[in-house]
Amino acid sequence: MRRPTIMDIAKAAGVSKGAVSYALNGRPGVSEQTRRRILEIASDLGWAPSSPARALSPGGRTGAIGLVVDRPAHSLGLEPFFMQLVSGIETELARSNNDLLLQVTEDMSAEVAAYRRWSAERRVDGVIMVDLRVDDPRIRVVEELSLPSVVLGGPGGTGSLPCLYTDDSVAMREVVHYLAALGHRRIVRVAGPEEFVHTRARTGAFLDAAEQAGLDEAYSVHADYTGEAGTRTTRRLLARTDRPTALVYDNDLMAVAGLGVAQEMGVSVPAQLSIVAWDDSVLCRLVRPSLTAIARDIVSYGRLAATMLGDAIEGRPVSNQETSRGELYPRASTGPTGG
Amino acid sequence: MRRPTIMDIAKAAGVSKGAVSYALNGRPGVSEQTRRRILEIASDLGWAPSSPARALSPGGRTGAIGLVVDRPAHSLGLEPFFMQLVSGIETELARSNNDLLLQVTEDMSAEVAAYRRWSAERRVDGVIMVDLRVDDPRIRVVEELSLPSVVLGGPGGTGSLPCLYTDDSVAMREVVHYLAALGHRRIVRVAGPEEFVHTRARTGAFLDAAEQAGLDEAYSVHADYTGEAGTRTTRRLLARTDRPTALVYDNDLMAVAGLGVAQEMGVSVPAQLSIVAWDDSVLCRLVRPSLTAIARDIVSYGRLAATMLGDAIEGRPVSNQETSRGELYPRASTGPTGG
DNA sequence: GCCGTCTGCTTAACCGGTTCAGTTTCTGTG
DNA sequence: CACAGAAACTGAACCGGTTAAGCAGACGGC
Repeated sequence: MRRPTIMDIAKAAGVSKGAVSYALNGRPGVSEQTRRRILEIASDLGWAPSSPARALSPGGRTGAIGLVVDRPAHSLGLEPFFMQLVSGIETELARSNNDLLLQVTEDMSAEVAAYRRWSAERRVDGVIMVDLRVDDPRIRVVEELSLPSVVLGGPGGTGSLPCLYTDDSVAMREVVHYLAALGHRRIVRVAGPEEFVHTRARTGAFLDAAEQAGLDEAYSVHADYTGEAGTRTTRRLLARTDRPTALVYDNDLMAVAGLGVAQEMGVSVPAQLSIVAWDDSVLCRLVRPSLTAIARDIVSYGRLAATMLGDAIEGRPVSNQETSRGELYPRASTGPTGG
Repeated sequence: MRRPTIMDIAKAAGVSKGAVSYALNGRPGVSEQTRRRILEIASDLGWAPSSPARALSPGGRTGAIGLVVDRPAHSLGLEPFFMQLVSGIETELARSNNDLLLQVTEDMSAEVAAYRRWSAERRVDGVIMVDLRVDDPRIRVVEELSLPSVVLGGPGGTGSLPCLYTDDSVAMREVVHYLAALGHRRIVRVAGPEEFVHTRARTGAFLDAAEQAGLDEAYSVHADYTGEAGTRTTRRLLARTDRPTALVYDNDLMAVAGLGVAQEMGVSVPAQLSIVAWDDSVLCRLVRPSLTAIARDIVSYGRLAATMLGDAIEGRPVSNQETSRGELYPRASTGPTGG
């Protein structure tokens, strides 16, 4: 019960394997009648193309793309972001029988090594890069490897690589004005790592919005997305004499950690402190008080990234794209300043 | 600047490509001197084996394994379990330059389809199956495909497939006796889906432990691991006149949801209600009160699964294995009954 | 000095597809 | 009816590895 090959189909149909190949790939070179017969035999035999064989042919594709997630493993599972992204990527891949190779690394050198290996061993047709950094060394590497790719982040700083980005400034303005309208003046943002491009963009947008709203006590402090960092940073901020009355977190995990610290320190939310989480998730809805959050359609984000990468792999021109913007979902963690 | 092949190495070394293959794979057939020369040339040229070519050779391996995660995408991101598992699997795979194909599906028929496709297209050398069910149809399929595999779950019900399982009964006894010692008598367990084998095993262990501790009001209710289910179930339980004084949840997400419901209903934790989460995670440590939890070493679990699968792929005999058992980490969510 | 064996290498087939260059057959046209 | 041109199909090369079989030369034993 060997797996059937096109040679088996060819024998059964009484034609050459070349003809079978044409028939199965919908190319000219066989009559409509023969094509139907071949397709039927193929389906009867339960034939499926061997992906290694396909990939080996000159100009062949592996039918797989790679995604490296470079975050400490223990913090990662908690961020719905990645799984939603993966889920979106896969809905797109599924349409063309493509697969996703996932690698979780602990640092960027391991990430770069993964790209090099994937390229050298011809394991993927392209990659999706996340968490674009300032002067990101991965860009050069991937360019040099001429590995088709799509960068999530930017625009700018992605060299010749196409990117998919979100303009966070509108949502940021919405958040700041919303909090200002509730009477908050000392708003502090607990940001992600400073080296991420999107962190910087948000920081700029935050300052602009604050200035526009006439707030002169707004600033950002950097943390690393982990719950631990959220805890530490929040504790420090709440211990200040000029304690902020509102905190805006760059991810849901730090926001939940911050909420925990507030409760532990006896700072009541939202009476004495308002909390906003940037990416929304089930988490934000489960904790009490539920967290006001900025929600984005991450699944679509992943789907679009996969589509763009597919185009890049096929050699079609790919231009930078902006995704849908985030929207504010007010919940129980925000309210007027209690004075 | 084509990627170098063994033919390029052969030319540079003045030998045949067969000799190069022997040299690179550490097989006999070339002198030590020639081998060194070939290895050096290979490294100078930056050669790496083409995985499609390797896979295509008779008896060749693709160097990839598959993992399907079959849960609703929106709940999934929150369970640290999977990412930790993936992380563990990958540390093992990295040692042999193997890769992981990940697929997220919404139902089991899609999962089965993934195995069939992977096998037919020769995309993976084997798969790791999670969430073993009672009379699991995947077992038959994977057996029929003669796809090397390791089942996470059992023992029992895995047909001819090797499995890796946890004996939860010890930890369950620990939890129940701990709660009983705190004075709890109405302990209810919010379990995972009834069709999962490990859910049933835990249910049995829970009943045994309860009986042993002399509790006759202990029982399990089933939910589906999502936060929504945790919310609904907890709300129903806390609305009863004979309200439980302690709840044991089968995952961290439902436990956090349960905590939220308690707070919303004015049931104070742990004074009026104690909460235990089965899998520990950052989440349990972040919420207030922090959640008492059963922690397992999931990363090792994944690593061991990958090792076993590697053995199965190489054709070495693989026997069922038990992983390290969970341990109870008491935190702020459990305390004596308030009466 | 002849034979057998071992070492170190070459040659060629093979894996399962794709594709290009021919060859045969069919069709239409002047 | 000859002939061009297209349609339908064949044969073989190719992708980049692995591996069985074969073969030349060295070496040792008797």
